Amino acid sequence: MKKESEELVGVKEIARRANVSIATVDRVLHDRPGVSLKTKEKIQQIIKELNYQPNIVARTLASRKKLKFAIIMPASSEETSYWKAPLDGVLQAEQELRQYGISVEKYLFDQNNRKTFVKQTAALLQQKPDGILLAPMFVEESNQFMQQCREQSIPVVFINSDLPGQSGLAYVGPDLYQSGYLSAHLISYLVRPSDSILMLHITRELEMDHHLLRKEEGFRTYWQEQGYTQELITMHIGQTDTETIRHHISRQLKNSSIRVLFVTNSRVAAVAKVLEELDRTDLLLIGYDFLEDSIVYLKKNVIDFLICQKPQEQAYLGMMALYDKLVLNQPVKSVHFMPIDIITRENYLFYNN
Amino acid sequence: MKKESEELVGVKEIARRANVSIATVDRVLHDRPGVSLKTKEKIQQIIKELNYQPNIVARTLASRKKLKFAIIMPASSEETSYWKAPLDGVLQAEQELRQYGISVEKYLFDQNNRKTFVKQTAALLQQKPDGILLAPMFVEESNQFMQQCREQSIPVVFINSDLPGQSGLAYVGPDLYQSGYLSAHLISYLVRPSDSILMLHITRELEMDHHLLRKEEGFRTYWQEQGYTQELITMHIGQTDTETIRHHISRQLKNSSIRVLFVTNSRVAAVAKVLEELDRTDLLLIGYDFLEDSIVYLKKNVIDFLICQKPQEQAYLGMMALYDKLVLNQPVKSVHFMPIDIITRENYLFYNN
DNA sequence: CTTATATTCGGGTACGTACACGAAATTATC
DNA sequence: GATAATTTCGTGTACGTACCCGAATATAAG
Repeated sequence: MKKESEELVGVKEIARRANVSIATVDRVLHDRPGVSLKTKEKIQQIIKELNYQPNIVARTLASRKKLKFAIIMPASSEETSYWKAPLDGVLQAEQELRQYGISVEKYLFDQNNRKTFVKQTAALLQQKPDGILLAPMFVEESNQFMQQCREQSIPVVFINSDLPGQSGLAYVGPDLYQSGYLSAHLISYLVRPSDSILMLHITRELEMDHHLLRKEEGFRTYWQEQGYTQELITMHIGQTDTETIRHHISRQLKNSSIRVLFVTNSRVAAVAKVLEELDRTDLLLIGYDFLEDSIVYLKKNVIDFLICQKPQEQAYLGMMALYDKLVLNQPVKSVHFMPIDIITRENYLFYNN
Repeated sequence: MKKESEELVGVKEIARRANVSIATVDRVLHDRPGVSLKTKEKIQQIIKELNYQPNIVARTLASRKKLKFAIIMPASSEETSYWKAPLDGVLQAEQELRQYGISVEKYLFDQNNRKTFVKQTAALLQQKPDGILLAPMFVEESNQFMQQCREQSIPVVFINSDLPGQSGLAYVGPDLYQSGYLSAHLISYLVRPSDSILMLHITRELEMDHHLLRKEEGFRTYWQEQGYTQELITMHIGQTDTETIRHHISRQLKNSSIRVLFVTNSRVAAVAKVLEELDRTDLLLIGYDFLEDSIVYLKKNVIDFLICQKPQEQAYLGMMALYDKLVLNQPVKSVHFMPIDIITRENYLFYNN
């Protein structure tokens, strides 16, 4: 039962009704000093009555402040091109935000080298950005970085994975636990009682990425809840080259009951390659992320399912969250879980990463 | 290798360089008369050199023209609340576009009554809208409507399903064929060689919605391509009440080899209800759309998968396509297929319709 | 060459908000 | 009660573009 006749009113109308100038109204709107309590309350009253909505277009045009955003995330690498998508999201946001006087500085680091992260954060902070988009890969270092951001009261948005115990402005990314849980459900349709499942964490980071573990946790929980009895073999491969992967996998596959391989990140492409070489494409393979390499194997039926969570959109939405907060002064959802998408040979063409 | 130093230039700078006033530049920009060929070419040259991008914010603020959009789609009904989502998308777009001086008129019809459609289109055209969003349920009537729109040169965007042989400004919706194809793929994982599959079209429209048939086509194509031999039973139920559905289904289920039910639209909720009553929740049930009713059965494991294609976003994007075309003068993708989402008990919480 | 008519252009204001600057009103100080 | 200090407020300009109106220039008609 909203009022339909909400004609768009502006500060001028408010000023007229309050018998003051628009400048005074403006001061009240922005909570700036120089207004007596009495007139302030009167104006606030009128603003509420009229349900005044500032004209964002005019506001943007008149506002001179130029904001600076900074992003820090891993660089796309040989090992995985996953991070190309988030960067694209950032670029898209940059494109749109330019008109609004916002510039974006990009800091990329090597996700296999914590030092590069520390170095880049230092460089970043020197620029004194007004808002930061962060992919917190290294827990310890990120915590320290967050500490500094808090001191300088710069809002930070996380993407891709959360930082346990830290509260930034917002988190935009997957619910990792549920993601693993879903995988288990999917796989439950594919296995027979006598089959075994091989779960693979393939990453160079010694302190295995916490988000891989969260996925495993979700997976195992589902499996237990359902009371399934199939064997569940977990394995961590600390090298990402094909050689090492082949070595480990072929050894495991001597266990002939293994029928499903579940790779907890984008390295599924490497596993697919190995399976093809071993001529074991009969096995079911499930993994993460929409990468070109993986799509090739998806088409060839080597990979059966890819689970994906719109990495580009994560970054884009993260940037927009900063914009909403810093420019529009709007409240921002502190957690924005991305949908859990299941990609197959049939629908990948229509997936926008 | 783009130029980084693209400082934002405006008409003022162009005017200065061309030794003319900004009014003249404006005339060239909008291709208005009153400029000699010589100066026109000079200005166009400079515009190109500077890679001038008009400031959309300022343009919007200064532009007085008020556009009127109109939408026409089925009303959300007792039978299915599917159309609530697209309407929400429209409302969201309306909310955002208000600031830009765009109003939205809504015309809803009864999807079981073609006459209401005709009536509403007539009312719509009297308002002489500048752009139209159309869900073309009735092929014949929609074609006639399109004819009138063409005569009045009003751009039309389709959502939800395309209109064969008609070319509007754009189509935003699912690739129905692929959608059926994917379902078949999904189901292929779930059936044993001796199982049968029951495909159900449940709709009151006599000339069965063409998009249901497109889905069936995709499904059958996959099944043939793969050389599967399972029995595929297709059935059209012309009444949507539980009673009728139960009657037909229980009769079919005497065929004890049926193990999978595939419902080609949102009436899957009704089927789920029937299966529960019949105590046949052991059967696998797959259907369409993210409706509350269906989610209930998804949670209860009666429905196993829902295929969904972001109906809200379809409408939202459709509206924005009109905006891009009519306000920003930007080219619009003529076909925008939505991703094909697979919803399960595990990921439905994170699905935004 | 003068006057009339078309053509080509520039000045100026408006869109709704932000903010600098200074004026007016109020309060404090002696 | 006069002056200073402080508080409170209004005027005016700017943001970049759209477009009205009238002025200047060019072309046509006599």
